[in-house]
Amino acid sequence: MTKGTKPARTSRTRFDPVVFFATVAKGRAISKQRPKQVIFSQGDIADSVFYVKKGKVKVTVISKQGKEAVVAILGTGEFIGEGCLIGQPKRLATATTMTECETMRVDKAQIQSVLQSEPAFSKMFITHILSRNARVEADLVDQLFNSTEKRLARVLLLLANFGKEGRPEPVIAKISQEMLAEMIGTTRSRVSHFMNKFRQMGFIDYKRNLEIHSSLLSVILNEQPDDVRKSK
Amino acid sequence: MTKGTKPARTSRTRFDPVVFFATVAKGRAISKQRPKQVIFSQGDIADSVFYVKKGKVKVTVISKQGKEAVVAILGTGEFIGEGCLIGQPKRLATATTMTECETMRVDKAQIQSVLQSEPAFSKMFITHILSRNARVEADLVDQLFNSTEKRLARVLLLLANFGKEGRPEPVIAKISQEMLAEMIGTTRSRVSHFMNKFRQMGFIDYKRNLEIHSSLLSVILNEQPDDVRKSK
DNA sequence: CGAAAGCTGTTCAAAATTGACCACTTTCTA
DNA sequence: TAGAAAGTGGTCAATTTTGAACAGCTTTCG
Repeated sequence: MTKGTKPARTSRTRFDPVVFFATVAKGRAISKQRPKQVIFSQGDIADSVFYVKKGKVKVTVISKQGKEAVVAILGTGEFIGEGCLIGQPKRLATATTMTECETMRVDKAQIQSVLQSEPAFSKMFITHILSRNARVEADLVDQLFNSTEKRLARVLLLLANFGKEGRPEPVIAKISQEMLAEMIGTTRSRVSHFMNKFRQMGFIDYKRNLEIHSSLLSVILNEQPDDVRKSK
Repeated sequence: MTKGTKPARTSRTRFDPVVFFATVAKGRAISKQRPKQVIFSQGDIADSVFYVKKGKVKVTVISKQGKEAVVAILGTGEFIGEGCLIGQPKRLATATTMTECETMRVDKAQIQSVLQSEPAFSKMFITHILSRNARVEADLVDQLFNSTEKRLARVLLLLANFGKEGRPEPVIAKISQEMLAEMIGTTRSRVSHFMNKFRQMGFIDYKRNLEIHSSLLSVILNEQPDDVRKSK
């Protein structure tokens, strides 16, 4: 991913915020974090945006009743906390690293001025937000129509990188059923139930590692006859 | 860069896309629609963005199983179909007018070039997408942790404009239980059930018109005796 | 006017989901 | 290193939600 040197000409050129911000004097700070560190917490003053240079970060919200929900999982090259740019005074969610991470904090004022003065950055930023938007909308639609079973199959496939460029990574880093439940908005017992079902049907495997087979796709694609195995 | 004339100075200045696009020669078209007209359909080629000059538009998605879900309801001053800007080749949703509307269609290429050349427009556009993002995220969170009853109360309050600047409009335009069900992802029988409950409790009224009282807020705000401090 | 189409209120069995509980494993610590 | 604490996975009864009726009202329109 090391940006070349002479590009930046073509309109399709990747614009690297790190390189760019590195040329700016103030209002930014790069730092490294270990897994499970909190980048910002729900309720904090929202006066900056973070850029994920490397790693995975989860964004969660805690309800008044104390339930937790995973709103998004962001990776390399994505922004977090953009809400502050439309005047949200406080963080509405908590951002926590899931892996080793390298993040860059940029002051709200700083990013605003760059958005103003740098069309290339502005363009990249718009692309990023629109993508994010599309993803959240997809999650919402998923939530509105699909059963818990399909939602679970979907996040598992997404975690395994199905649909992305590179060959899918069939083995997923350790992830608890608890967290899966938070991601799809259900209870852990429901997750346990379907994980078993998937395993019995040979769609996934897990003992030590979690392996996702492409056959899991059938859960999402297939409609009707659930064949034989009736659960419950 | 033929900016207006003297405005555009203050950073908070309202930027009016209609006025702006009016100065541009090609790639735009304004039209008026009556209620229930389709602006674009799921599956159409996505090569333009629409700006709602006036009226309300609903954005819906139809699943493979034929179920319909309302993803968003957009109003005056908002954009629809921005997905095309990140390369979505086809419309993922259907946009339908709910009231008399006036909309402006702008070619993808056109809007892209303006985004490039006009920082003021670009800024306004970013603000719009970020707001949209925040709203969809709020919907997702709502869906992830609230019960059907609370979700229904929430959309009713939103429809009544609670939370917006002006005094809320307690009377809501006719809206069927069917559509409410699609908005919160449940069945009509459930909506009917809760609407009755709300009515019996005096939170809403409806015979001819639907009136929302502020007391409905209690459905969302009240928890049980929350003396129970949940600790983690 | 009268038929047809749309809504809404209700009911009910079937299906999905929750919440609490038990068992087992890993991690921490006295 | 034993024991406690925390994290995980599986099970089940109780509860909630769905989906598919059906009947009573309005609205629409020929």
